[in-house]
Amino acid sequence: MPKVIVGMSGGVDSAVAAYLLKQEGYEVIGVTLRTWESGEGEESRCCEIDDARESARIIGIPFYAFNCLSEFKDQIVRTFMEDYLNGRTPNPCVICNRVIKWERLLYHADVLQADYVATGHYATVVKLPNGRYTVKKAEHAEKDQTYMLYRLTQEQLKRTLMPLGAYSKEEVRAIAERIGLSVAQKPDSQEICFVTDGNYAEFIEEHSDREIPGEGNYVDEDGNVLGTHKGIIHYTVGQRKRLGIALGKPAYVKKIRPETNEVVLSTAEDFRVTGLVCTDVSFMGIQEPMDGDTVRCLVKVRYRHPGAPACLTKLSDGRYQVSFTEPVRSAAPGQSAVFYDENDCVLGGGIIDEVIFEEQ
RNA sequence: UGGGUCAUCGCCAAGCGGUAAGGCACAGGACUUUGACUCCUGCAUUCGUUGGUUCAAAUCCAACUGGCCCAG
Repeated sequence: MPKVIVGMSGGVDSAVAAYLLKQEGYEVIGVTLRTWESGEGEESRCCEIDDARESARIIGIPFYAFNCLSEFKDQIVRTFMEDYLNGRTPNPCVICNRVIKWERLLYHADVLQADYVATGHYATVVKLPNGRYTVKKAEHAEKDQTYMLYRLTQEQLKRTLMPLGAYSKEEVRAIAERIGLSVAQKPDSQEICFVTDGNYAEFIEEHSDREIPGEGNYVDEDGNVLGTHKGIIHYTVGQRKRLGIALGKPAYVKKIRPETNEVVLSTAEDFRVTGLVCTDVSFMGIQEPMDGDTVRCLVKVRYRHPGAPACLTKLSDGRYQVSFTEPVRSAAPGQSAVFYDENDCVLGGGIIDEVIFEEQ
């Protein structure tokens, strides 16, 4: 009987995933990774060990909780704060999945002599005709989570099961209800798992040992001062709301300049992105292209983006350029661009390093 | 100090005698394993102040207060 370690977050999805695998005949072990210790009186969404343990008990599987507090703080939280202080907009989840979750789950799988690891992500692991493993979008596109998974390695994917790829959220909750899981109606997790009150800027102010840049100038493209901002960590490129400045037209953050503590605003009618330059590109469904090769694909620049047609080209410095057929909105340095083929399979993805705006 | 001009929501701004447009900002909500985007809803019983004319005024008149411009 194949043995599988299921990463249980404490939510309904991973609990149902564990249940489904057990029904399929796997020997299932539930594991929760404790990534962050919340402060007094706070409820941390990432470490809801009690809920996970309770779900495991109901399903009837062994359960273990493991600490990875120091790695998480060092590799995820610290770089998260550094990114904001450097004027970028990090996406900690995509890094965490690869370097914390799968890394640790596979480690524990080895220790426990398990064949696979599994999670409650809405996605499907597939092996392509070219022999490579990738993830395919969930059948119910509104819950698809492949965007968060593009950095997983071939070695990780080869041993990964994602049982929920064909299920809808409603079906998952119905199963949870039927088998009596107490988390059946628990709200979906959202926002950054280690920022429990949703205020990430305050989190950085409390947890970073670096000096937090304070108020500075809003400027336009020509350097004219337009007003005062609250500090660069409060902003992200493409942001429109909560700027606290009235320019008669909607204003967008076009650029963040940490060196001068300036936030550049644009009121262009069409604030559109025509291209990106990505670093840290990793490939999943295809091998890394040869120099000069162009890959046509669909690119998602944010979690809830339907994906836009684009060409992917390797640059001489090792980075990749994404050129959109039609301009897109709201891409920010530090966020991820994920490449898909026409069959909804992830080809790869990278971290956005530069955003190229439409000429005005 | 003369002459002119303007004073409408936090900002900009329609209105020109018939009972306060709109944009921006802001707030709330939806959406969401990141940040954002997007979408929905809300947002001046009141028009610098005080009087007057009128059935009726932000809209006309007068005075006052304040801002701006030109003279000096």
